[in-house]
Amino acid sequence: MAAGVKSRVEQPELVEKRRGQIVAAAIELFGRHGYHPTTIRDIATRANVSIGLIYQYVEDKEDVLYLALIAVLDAYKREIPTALEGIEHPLERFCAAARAYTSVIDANTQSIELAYRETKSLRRERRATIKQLESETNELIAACIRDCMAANLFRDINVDLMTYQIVMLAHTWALKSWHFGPRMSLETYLDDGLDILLNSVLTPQGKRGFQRLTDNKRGKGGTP
Amino acid sequence: MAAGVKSRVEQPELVEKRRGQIVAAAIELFGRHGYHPTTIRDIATRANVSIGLIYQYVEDKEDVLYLALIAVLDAYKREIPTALEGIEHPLERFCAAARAYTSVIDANTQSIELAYRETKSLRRERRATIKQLESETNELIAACIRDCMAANLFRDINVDLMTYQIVMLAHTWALKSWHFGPRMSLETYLDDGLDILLNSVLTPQGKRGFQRLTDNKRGKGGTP
DNA sequence: TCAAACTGAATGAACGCTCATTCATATTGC
DNA sequence: GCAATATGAATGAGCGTTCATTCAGTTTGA
Repeated sequence: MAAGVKSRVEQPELVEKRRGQIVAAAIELFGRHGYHPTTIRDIATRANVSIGLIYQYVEDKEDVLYLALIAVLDAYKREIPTALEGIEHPLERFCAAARAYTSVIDANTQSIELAYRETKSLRRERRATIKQLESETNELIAACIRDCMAANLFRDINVDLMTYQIVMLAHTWALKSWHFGPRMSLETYLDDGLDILLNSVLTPQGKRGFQRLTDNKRGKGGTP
Repeated sequence: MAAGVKSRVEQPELVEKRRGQIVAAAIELFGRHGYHPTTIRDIATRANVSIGLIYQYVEDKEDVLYLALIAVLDAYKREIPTALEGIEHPLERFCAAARAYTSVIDANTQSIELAYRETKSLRRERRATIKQLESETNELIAACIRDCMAANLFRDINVDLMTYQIVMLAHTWALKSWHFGPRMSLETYLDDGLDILLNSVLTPQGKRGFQRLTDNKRGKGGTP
């Protein structure tokens, strides 16, 4: 996770704690004002530490951005598998994954905006790591799609493209929140969005399965 | 278009010419390195003018960013109606609009990235103008969708969401070009993307129309 | 047990450098 | 010749980064 960011302080727990403070402050400030306009001073103040302390845990400002972006992407990679635990049916797993992904995005709108704005401010090698992380998260969703295809619930489609449709549906909620925020709830947004995407993809068998899912949800579980 | 950016130079043609030079250089440099790391010096050098000259046509650096973003968005608003000229059938118009929009994006990948990265660097009031412009462009696509619904080619769907699905399909081609670029052509990307989006939205009547469209295209026009 | 010695985390004033911006001067076009 | 344009050296505010110093806590030694 630290991924090659050097610290002058030895104690690992302390490093984790301090970097946690610094990164939390940085995400907040980078997210609100952007990377370049935010000063190390700002971060130090918000994190309740001194300027010098930051440089004990990090080599330069870019390190802070890198740690911030990694923290965000790691959250996604942790949340989705948790949301899928115990769910067996491929279609349910797919929907749960989409829902989990969108929830994390919704809870961290600023972070997603940050990622889109500032990933390019990293040096090439680190940008590659970030893209790698993004791909790994996407793979969690791609796997669900492949399972649905294997179970004949989805027709034969371009998995890569379908994955990104889901990913971008979620990202769009954050990127265009100024548009959708005042117009609809996250619930409606996701339901309508999945409706558009799924209807073209579900096999007849898949449609029956999906029907059952949404019915259960609407009826709050159980057949009367 | 100048939209409240003050110039010390009087002659309108000269202002347009000089600003054209400056903005073209700025789009290139902001797109490659970002707004903050690009210096006025860089822009002046690339535009083959002096530093001081820039300040004859613009009040500050933010003005340059604003003009750059407006130039980009204005291009979209001009291209789409041109692409739709003379096309009557609603489904054809919809596809032409999507195709035109994606083409402009493809030809200006950097500009779209710039818009996503730097719109927040503008002061609130100007950000609002940019959003307004984006909405106006989207409206061109939304109108096509509404026409398709009126002609019973699309089922009754959330127009707003469907519009953004198209818009984001196009944006994604630019935003995730590092992913899709090496994997498929723009043609394939758009065809597969539209396939996923349209299949859930077309009515039976619409499907027949769409079939005819793609057949014509594959057969390079005309029935033998 | 306690104080002397040591350790290394934490501090923030100071440094050097990078720009956005200005303005005195030069050039151009009429 | 004069007003409008163009130039780029000069300015100075603001920033990332450094480092001499402080100080809380730990170890040592008797």
